[in-house]
Amino acid sequence: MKHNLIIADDHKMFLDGLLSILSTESSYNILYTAKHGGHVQKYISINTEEKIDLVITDVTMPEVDGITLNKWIKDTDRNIKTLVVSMHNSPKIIDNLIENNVDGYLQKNAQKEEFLKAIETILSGEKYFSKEIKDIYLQNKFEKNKEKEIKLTKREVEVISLIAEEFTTQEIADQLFLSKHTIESYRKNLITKLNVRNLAGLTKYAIKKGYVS
Amino acid sequence: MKHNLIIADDHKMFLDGLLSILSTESSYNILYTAKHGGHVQKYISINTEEKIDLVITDVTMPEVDGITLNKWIKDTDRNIKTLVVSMHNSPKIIDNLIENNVDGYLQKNAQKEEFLKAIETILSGEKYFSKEIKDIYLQNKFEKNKEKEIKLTKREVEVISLIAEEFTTQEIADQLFLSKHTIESYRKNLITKLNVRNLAGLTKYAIKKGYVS
DNA sequence: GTATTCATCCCCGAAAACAGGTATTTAAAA
DNA sequence: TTTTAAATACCTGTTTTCGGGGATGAATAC
Repeated sequence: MKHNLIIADDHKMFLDGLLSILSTESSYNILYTAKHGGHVQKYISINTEEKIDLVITDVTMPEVDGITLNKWIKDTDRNIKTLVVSMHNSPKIIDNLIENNVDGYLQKNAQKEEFLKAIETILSGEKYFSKEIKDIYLQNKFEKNKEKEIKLTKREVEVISLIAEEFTTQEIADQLFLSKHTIESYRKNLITKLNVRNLAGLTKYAIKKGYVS
Repeated sequence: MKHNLIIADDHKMFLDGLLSILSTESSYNILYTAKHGGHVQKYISINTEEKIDLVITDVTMPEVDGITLNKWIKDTDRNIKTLVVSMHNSPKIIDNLIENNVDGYLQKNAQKEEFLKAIETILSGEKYFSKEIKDIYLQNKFEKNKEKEIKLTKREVEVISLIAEEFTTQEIADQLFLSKHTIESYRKNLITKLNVRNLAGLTKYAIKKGYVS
């Protein structure tokens, strides 16, 4: 059974190249080609006859770009697969696409074989991302996680250190010349912030971080 | 100024040897030699004229041995130095002597030079122990410390582990099917036993021991 | 066979911790 | 310049910990 494809790209050269690659494969039927995402949206909207299997789209396009298009498609009809093709590979774009359930991502400099493999893989129901893209995505994720890492303020570090050194709230207050209420606030915030239950949890955190030994 | 010495040893051969070593040194004046500690005690007791600087004594002697003599001297007159000379080097004896403030300890197989050095060192106010003796003493101390190492019972380990895992007394009681009073007792005992102040201290101990991570 | 250790349970009162807010000032960042 | 983050302080409850006791049976050690 033939698969129906749509291609969106404002660069004629690339579009032609892609068409020529696909023309060698008898199982792909190019339903429609567009110069920007808006045309694809319109086409999908009015089309009720044919089942659309896959939309291959560039990222940078006038009016409606590939990122917007991908999201729109996934919001509109989950059954339509999307393969994004781009010259650039900004982590932000990749992240956005993956968040919005894109089915594949390829760099424009990919070889014919990779294009065909990607399309085939996606049509079979799996996702396809080149190794570089996977690496970029993961690297980005790690960095984001790092950012999400709980950061304690100076005072908080000071307080948690003293807590782990077995001082009571009152004692810590005296040492730091602060109100005991203040230290209570810090303790409470630390417990919330570090997602622990009590002194034991705070102490473990302090040790892990090397604030005490 | 000459130093006044007393020597106590029931082995005539050793006594003679020691005397001959000391005779080459003009600064030592042998006040008295004895076959056992009792004689020395008596001599020191009745002597009020001369200042006694050092008592060199064997360990194994009839009636009053060197250990007893050393303690007696140190209890009687702190200004009299003591140098114990022995064939054996039992950790117990060394420990006892050092606890009772002996000023030096030598093995009988020591060389002439070491004898002289030991006496000189002691008379200058410092202590003198040969390397072997120091090692024996320290080794013994380490072992004793090891014995003193706090040992937790199975149950205590179980409880401290759960405490460090941030469970409350009630929760631990439920988990172990024990009364909360029991867990309270364990917590209290642990705090006393481990010489800490609170949960933070218990947690640190548990981590150090690897009961939790 | 008696002393010690272990495991268990109980009581009490004071102190501290925990949970849930709110509020002000200052400094930095967007 | 408005927003955000940090440091500070306070209030009201409830729960938990802490420190001081004592007690009992069972097992272990001396």
